[in-house]
Amino acid sequence: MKTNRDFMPVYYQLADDLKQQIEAGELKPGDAVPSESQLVNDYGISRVTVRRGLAILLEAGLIETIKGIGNFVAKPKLNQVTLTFQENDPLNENSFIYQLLEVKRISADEIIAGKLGVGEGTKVFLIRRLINSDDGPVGVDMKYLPYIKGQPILENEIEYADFPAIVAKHTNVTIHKIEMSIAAAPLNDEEGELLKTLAGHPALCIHRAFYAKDGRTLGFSKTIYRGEAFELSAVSYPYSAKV
Amino acid sequence: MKTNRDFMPVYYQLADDLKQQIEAGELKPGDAVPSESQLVNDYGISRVTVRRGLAILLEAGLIETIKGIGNFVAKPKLNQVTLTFQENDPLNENSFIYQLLEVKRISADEIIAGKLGVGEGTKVFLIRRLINSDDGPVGVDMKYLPYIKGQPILENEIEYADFPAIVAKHTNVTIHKIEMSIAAAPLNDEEGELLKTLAGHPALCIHRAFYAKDGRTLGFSKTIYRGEAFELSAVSYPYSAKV
DNA sequence: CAGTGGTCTAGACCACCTT
DNA sequence: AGGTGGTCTAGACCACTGG
Repeated sequence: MKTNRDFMPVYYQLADDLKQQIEAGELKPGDAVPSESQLVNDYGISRVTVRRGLAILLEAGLIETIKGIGNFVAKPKLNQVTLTFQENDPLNENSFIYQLLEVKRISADEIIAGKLGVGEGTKVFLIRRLINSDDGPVGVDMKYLPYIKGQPILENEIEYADFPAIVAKHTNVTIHKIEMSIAAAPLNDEEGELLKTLAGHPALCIHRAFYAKDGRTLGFSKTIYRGEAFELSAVSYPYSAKV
Repeated sequence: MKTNRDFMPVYYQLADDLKQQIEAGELKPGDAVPSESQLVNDYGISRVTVRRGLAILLEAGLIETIKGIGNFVAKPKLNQVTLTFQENDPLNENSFIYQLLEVKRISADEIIAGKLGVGEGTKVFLIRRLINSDDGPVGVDMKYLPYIKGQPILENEIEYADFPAIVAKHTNVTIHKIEMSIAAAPLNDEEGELLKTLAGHPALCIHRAFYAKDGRTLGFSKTIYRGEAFELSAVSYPYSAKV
């Protein structure tokens, strides 16, 4: 219609058509999207291809699927953007150097226990690392893991694996859900000292929590960066056909 | 093997297998993943199913595809997480109230011109809004749009549409790419005054830029939140089989 | 029961890359 | 030419939902 649609894959054209209808208001939130078999007939294409097109919309959050019933236009999520974070690449390749400060078993205080969903006083692992750039310390990273007997954490893992991988290996369970929050907060005294900055200095504070399918918390981490030394950046291509 | 794999779809099992091999180091970054036809033979499943499994890994960023050559294990992107932002939407529960401060046509200074990819002095739109919660101002939002003749910005749009929607309507072009950065920075004097806080106070600073397929900048925005008043939160389900 | 989406198959043709 | 991934088809069976 407007873009060179004839050079798009069929499944993409279908996705684009439906997207246009949704954005034009012809299909409103809550409305049923034509059923797969209907689209097969309408477009004269196979069901596999129809499903591929719908998968794009599903992933983009434009529609929602209810098994045995149909696909429906989703309520518009303002500013919903799916992004791929590229934490860690200020200079692309040679990113930060992580310096292990300590790995120890501690008794969970109230906050930690709450976050990990264990009783207060339960033994948990704490891994603390300093994050350095060539110009000095830029951040502090604290990771908490439930202590599991017979599954010690190896320094090797800590050095070379990222947190999701450590969590997965340590608990032998698949990560089902990740929650993340990002906020700006002043550095406290200890953090200021570690980062050679004054307390109160603006810092980027990132929390992450990993959950298993049954809801158990598998681990969580708190990472703090000196404000001027680090930024999260992300890129998204809202309509790249990944499928 | 470890989890109840027999109840998983075949394509998911394949993805999980390969993921395990990658995380165990049996397949290292840069290594070729077995070809699709190889996997068809190895697993005794159809190519469609193989491709579906690979699509999961592709989307998760674990592998990369080169047409005509093969799939390869991607370089580990530390802490790469794909998440769906639930930035606050108006009209939804405990969200913020946006107070329009001004809409005006300004001459782009060097920075603005650079960001928008227009000449210095070019006329651009500036939309400035104050973001309020029940407890007072929490943030300031500035949006810049190239000025296009005959496409005035309606207050209606500004009030009710989100930025991607405004951009899309204003420019009549599809948004192809979104860049976003998140950092912590001190409030400057003007921001401090608007937010009834002292300059230097930690603030969350979010930049977003929207691009068309041809590389033109369609708009960009800068949003600043008082650190203690706002946090970005995100949830992701790494292995939801969206495909 | 009929309709829906979820999974899977066994082919096919194409464009691309290497040898 | 032979291998690779990209697209697409025409079936099939299943689990789920509704009337």
